[in-house]
Amino acid sequence: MNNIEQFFESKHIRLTAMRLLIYKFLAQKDVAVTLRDVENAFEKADRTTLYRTIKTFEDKAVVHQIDDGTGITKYALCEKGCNCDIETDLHLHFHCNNCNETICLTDHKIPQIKVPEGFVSENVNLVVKGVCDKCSGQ
Amino acid sequence: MNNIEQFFESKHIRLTAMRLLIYKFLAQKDVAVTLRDVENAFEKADRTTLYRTIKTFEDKAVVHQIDDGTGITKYALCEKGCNCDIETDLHLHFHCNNCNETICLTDHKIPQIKVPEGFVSENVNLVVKGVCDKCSGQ
DNA sequence: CAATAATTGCACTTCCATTGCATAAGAGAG
DNA sequence: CTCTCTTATGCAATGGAAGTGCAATTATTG
Ligand SMILES: [Mn+2]
Ligand SMILES: [Mn+2]
Ligand SMILES: [Zn+2]
Ligand SMILES: [Zn+2]
Repeated sequence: MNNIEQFFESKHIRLTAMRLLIYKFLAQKDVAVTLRDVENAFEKADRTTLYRTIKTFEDKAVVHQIDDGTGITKYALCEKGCNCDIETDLHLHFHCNNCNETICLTDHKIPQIKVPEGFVSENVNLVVKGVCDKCSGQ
Repeated sequence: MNNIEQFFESKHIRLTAMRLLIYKFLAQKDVAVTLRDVENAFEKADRTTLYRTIKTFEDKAVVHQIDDGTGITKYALCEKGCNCDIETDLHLHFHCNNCNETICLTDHKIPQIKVPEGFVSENVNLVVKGVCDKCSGQ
């Protein structure tokens, strides 16, 4: 019984071949991926299965969804010990206007945002757009 | 020649009946609207015309687009003297999880966000979700 | 008025997200 | 191990929003 199996068990997710493959795919990526990316990586598998696998991961707080403003939902693995299941992740996301990739800046927490009297802030989505390190570094 | 005509002229937008109606509709709203909202308000007009009118307004920096994470694009009139034409609006947006409405917090500017070495920040989208004043105030 | 340019309406397309249902695979009881 | 029941997977279809091509209408200009 290895690490990943234990991890799945702790998250109450049954281990299947498909899920393992998709998990490993996500784990190896350092940028957020679209469903399309996953499709391209697993052409033999059905779109719906991939979709529902990601949804399962999301429900169980294995991945979190990212809305970077491109109109296409992206996903990334949650940090170990994140609390995505109880609240939105507090880190910010960076979208590169050049390479069109989106990454989690997990150690850049979202600052406290002041809202007017009467408003209650429950969570915050913060996306910074610009040029990423790979693209800016020539 | 009244105010609105002058305003349209200053923005290099030709005045048409449709545009005037839509402008007035937006001006009277205090929340961001979807294309669907506009459609419902002008059932006799064609969807495409409404769509393109909004797009024209957007191009000419009369309205700005808001991505509040619901997946549906919303629009709101720009403040007088905003600089939406040269950069994204710097104010933050609030989305109410209760009434599902989104409003511009025009006098709440987005704070400076620090990004890691090598990253260049060009603009920022900041959406706060929670309960709005109308919904929280009982 | 005629000629030209911009706006509007209709039909159609594309793309992503989501669901219903049938089948296959897996877990558990006996 | 076998039967039963649950869950996962695959296929087909749907829904909704966004965007485009083109023809018809309306506005502008000379
Ligand atoms: Mn993230
Ligand atoms: Mn705004
Ligand atoms: Zn980049
Ligand atoms: Zn509200």
